[in-house]
Amino acid sequence: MNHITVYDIAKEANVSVSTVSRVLNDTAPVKKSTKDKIMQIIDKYQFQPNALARSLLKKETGTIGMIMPDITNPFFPEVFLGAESEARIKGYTFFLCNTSGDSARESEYLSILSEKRVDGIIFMGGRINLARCKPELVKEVTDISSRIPVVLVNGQLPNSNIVRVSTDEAKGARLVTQHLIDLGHKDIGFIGGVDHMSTTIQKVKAFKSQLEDSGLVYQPDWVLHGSFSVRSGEELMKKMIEMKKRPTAIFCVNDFTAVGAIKAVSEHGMKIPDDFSIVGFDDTPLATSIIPEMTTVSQKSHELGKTAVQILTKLLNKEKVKRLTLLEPELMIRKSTGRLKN
Amino acid sequence: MNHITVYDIAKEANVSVSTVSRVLNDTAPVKKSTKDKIMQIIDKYQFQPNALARSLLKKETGTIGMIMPDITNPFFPEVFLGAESEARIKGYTFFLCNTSGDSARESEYLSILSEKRVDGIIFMGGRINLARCKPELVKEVTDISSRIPVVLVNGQLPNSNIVRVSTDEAKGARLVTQHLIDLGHKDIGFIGGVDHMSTTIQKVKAFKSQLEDSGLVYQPDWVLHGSFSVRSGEELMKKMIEMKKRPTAIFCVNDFTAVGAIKAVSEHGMKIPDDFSIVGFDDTPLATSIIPEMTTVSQKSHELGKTAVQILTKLLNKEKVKRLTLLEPELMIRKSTGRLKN
DNA sequence: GTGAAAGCGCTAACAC
DNA sequence: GTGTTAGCGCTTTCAC
Repeated sequence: MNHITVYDIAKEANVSVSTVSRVLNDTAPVKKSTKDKIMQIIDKYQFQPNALARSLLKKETGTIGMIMPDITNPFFPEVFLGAESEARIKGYTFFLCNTSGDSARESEYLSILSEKRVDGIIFMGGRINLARCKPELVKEVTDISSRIPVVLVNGQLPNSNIVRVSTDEAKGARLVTQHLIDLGHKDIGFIGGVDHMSTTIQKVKAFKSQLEDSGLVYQPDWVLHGSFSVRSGEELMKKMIEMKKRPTAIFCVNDFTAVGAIKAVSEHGMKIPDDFSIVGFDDTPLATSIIPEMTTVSQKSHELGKTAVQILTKLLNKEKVKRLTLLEPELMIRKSTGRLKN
Repeated sequence: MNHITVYDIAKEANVSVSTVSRVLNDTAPVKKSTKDKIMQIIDKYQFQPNALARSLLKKETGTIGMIMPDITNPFFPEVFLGAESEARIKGYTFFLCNTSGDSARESEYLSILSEKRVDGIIFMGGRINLARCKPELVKEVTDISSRIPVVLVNGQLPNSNIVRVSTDEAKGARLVTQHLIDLGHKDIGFIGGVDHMSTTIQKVKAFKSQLEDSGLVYQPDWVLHGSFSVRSGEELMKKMIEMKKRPTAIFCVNDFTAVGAIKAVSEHGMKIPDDFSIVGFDDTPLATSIIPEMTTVSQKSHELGKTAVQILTKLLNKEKVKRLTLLEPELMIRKSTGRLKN
């Protein structure tokens, strides 16, 4: 039941532990014959060196902590996948911390990750998307980032110079808005999200400015907030449908809410894109799973994760990195948007 | 940049490290005044004890390794969520290992988890769902399970007595089949999955026996395998539609393939459930996100994860546990199935 | 090419 | 109540 150690191996091979360590790490030449003997004993006992002991000494653990708000939202698993593909070849393993966006839980995990001496932290969601984040919460992260490299994904912390990687969400929002305008829509609404979160605010702001740049009016009544869930999209869309004067196209904060919106439209016996054009955001697998396939904005989720890890490893090698790496979003035009019918 | 240690704290407080350790762990009474002084210094430096050193000594790390085949399939994040909710209160953090069902990657992660001395391993997918798993691959897991508690979720390993927790997939498949029969369907097909994986085989087997128990014929031509993806469901369903004599109801291996099937039907301009009844499996959030909302089988994903952790902690406490814990599946009847029209 | 010994940061006897 | 000390299992000088 108990693990064996380098001492056990050394003893059986009649060598010292340092020699065992040398063959384990190939850190100095060892005579072929002794090396073979040691190898064979290692093999015999399926010896696995204790990574804790090694890490204690080397001050690196080969682990990365990833903090995410909602593993249930397909966007985040996609980011994870991208991150993992890059991290695995570099020898890192992930602690996955799901926070539900709850800052208490974030704090808890931050502290655990720090105690476990992860080599780096990738932070998504929660406090880094708050329009105004409490100074204590900011300080918590900046404190930790003075000891452990932290990369913020799609978010930021005021008055901090923590490294960030983001997709240009404002750009994505402009792409969406212009696409709808190009299709002839003049009455465009926005649904979903939370009005104190940056992911929502940024989009609405870009949406408004793009509208006004085209000489269209931004209609605050047509901007409905709730949350990021399918249910919320469904409810908000119902409200939209029941308005006496209503928009002909809807920009949804994410794919989840867009799915909800599409459901609502269909439940009202109307057709997409004939009666409404609907656009999502994130290009999760969901977007191509439904009918009609959804026009949405790719956030390059995979690349986002991959880039975060690349930046993290640069940080670990004390290389210079940009304060902010911005990825280009891409509009994926599919079947949920169409030319305005008169 | 460098972490401080108990020695630094002890020095500044003019006490010994043991006293610091005592207040840290509340493991023996310490005079109020010294305790306060130490606490204050800990606070001042935001001291975080090094979990590696502690774990090295205590032989427990407070970590669990979770191996899953596809984080992108919503079923697995749901299991994770259930597991995490239970593990978090017990003080465990997760290493998340995504394998793509690739056994080489499983081996790699198994070895990493072992080196990192996780307290337990939850294993899903890959080799534990193979109809015939190579003996080396089995041995790898049984070897590890002699040192670290392992729980298999929805799978098994031949000739091993590793603890398992599963939903009764055969029962779920019978529920589905009977539901379709009750609706008057006599011509029922099955799509998706892989014919050398237990999750598929079990379902088909139960499907067949339930059919025959009702005096209906099992039509091998109407059992089409491929994979577990939306795309696969779509392609297989197309084939099904193009058959000259085709079934009126389809049992899909999981929600993903069911979504694909629904897409295919709709692309052919047909209606669900009027032209086809479609049933999924897993009851992922996807099932209620699409139109029509999908009839499917709940695998109690959340409970599955939670139970796995409960069993793991029992194992860690040397408590007795059942070799196999079976959860009852539940048929979720929604809008994608309907009475057969003549 | 190999061994002895120190030390990573912590906890837990064992003294006092 | 508190200090001293011996490890946990590994890597890494520094000798030889």
